[in-house]
Amino acid sequence: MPPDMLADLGAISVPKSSDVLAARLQEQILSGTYAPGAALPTERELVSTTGLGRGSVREALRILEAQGLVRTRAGRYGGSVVSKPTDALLAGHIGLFAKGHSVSLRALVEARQALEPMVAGLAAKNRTPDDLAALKRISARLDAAAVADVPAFLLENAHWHNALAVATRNDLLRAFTASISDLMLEASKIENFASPEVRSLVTRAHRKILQAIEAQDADIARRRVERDLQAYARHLEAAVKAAGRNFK
Amino acid sequence: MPPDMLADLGAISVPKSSDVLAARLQEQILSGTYAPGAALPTERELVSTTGLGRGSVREALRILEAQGLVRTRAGRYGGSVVSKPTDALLAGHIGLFAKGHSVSLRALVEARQALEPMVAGLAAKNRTPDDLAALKRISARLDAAAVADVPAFLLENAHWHNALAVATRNDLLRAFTASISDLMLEASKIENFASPEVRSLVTRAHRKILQAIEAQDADIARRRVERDLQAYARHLEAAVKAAGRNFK
DNA sequence: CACCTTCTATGGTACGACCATTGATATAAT
DNA sequence: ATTATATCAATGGTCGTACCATAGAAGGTG
Repeated sequence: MPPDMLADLGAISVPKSSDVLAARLQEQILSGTYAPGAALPTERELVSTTGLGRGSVREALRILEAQGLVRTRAGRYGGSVVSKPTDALLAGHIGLFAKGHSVSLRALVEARQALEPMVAGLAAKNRTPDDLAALKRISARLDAAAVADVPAFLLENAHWHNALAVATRNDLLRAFTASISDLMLEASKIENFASPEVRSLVTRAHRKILQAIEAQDADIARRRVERDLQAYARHLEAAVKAAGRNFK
Repeated sequence: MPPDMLADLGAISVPKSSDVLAARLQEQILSGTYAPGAALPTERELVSTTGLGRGSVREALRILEAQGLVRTRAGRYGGSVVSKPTDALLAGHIGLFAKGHSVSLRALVEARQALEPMVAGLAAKNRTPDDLAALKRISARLDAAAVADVPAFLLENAHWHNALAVATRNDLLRAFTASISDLMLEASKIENFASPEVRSLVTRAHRKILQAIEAQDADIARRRVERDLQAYARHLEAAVKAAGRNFK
């Protein structure tokens, strides 16, 4: 072997063919070559156009599927169709991140405290009559469950926060809110906060906020949420510490 | 075929074996059966223990890889190792969501307005000396680039926001902030806001905020960020509209 | 017209073979 | 003894083939 004739090369990485194909397809999807709803080439077509094996092609499609960029159906006239990542998928990824990093209940509450005042303000500003009706419907169920049905209460509470976020017309805030609702709902099943006291505090707070949303008063909505969340955070911290657990 | 002897069954979905395996492995990872850093069984072991084909096993691993739960290396003593999803991975997923839903610049700014006051407050409260040093270092580079090097300015600006979020010690807020920084950086390359006027506004704002962070005054930090972001949003909207583009 | 059967392109899955990678280990050179 | 080099072997990476399962369309049947 000719020895020292080598140029000073850096480390060379050899990417997997499935990653390369996934990246190329992703690029084409994002650039509009394949619009949402459009069908990707069939697996066998991709095999012949790329020269890769079918296994590699399928692995690339699994990656795109995990990213929410395609949905695949079997059967004739099936195939991979371009789609937009759903809120639920993103919430799943955020949930995995949070669990992987052992995100604390405190951190969750902080994130909610950051997001929700703005969410409430935008909801007050941008809500439609339908948004308002949905919020009222959920509030009714929330109130009904507050007395005795704690699981239902927690679930409806999550729905309430999500419905508020829907009214913002801000997809990003909506998705972030959904993620936090999921995580807090899950945490609440383990930690058992939501004492009767907290439940009545929450229902009263939601009632007041709903009034501001109905009146489309963004400023009041924002301030109310800010105050209520601070009170909520205090109650929560006390409850968790009383239970001997770590609020961290 | 015997006709009406059938019970009233709902729709039956037949999940893909790769999805089932991915879900099972994910569950085991989250439950701690495989801790971060631990090695998953080899592909061939998974084949023999699950009875699936190697292709299906590999597709499951690609899914887990896309979720950031494993990293796979080739070669002897290689294999799949459990890992925690990185900020960059989550930012990528959030970016795909945002692009897929055509999230507007306005929505991005709203999200930043929601997050950053809380981020600044927490950063003031929780910052370490190292955090402060990092922020000062970035501020210096930001100021230097503000005069003439717009790309560098935009990049350092993103770094600044991220460094602030690091100081919060809140992994979720940090990841959210990183995502928004990415998206705004990308948008700024297309939209060309960041006029000289905006650049000097930003550097001055950051200087004042940095003072509050150094003084560990959460309240002032929060309020300064709130005000500065409102001013920034106004400038941005004006600039974009002046360029004849849609701020939505 | 409504119902049913058939057809067939497509994804789902398995098996086998071989290549590429990579770190440990053994060997050789100094 | 140390360093450099060569070898080894388990593991992921890739391809090819074959066959099954699915699900709409098309056509036939009453």
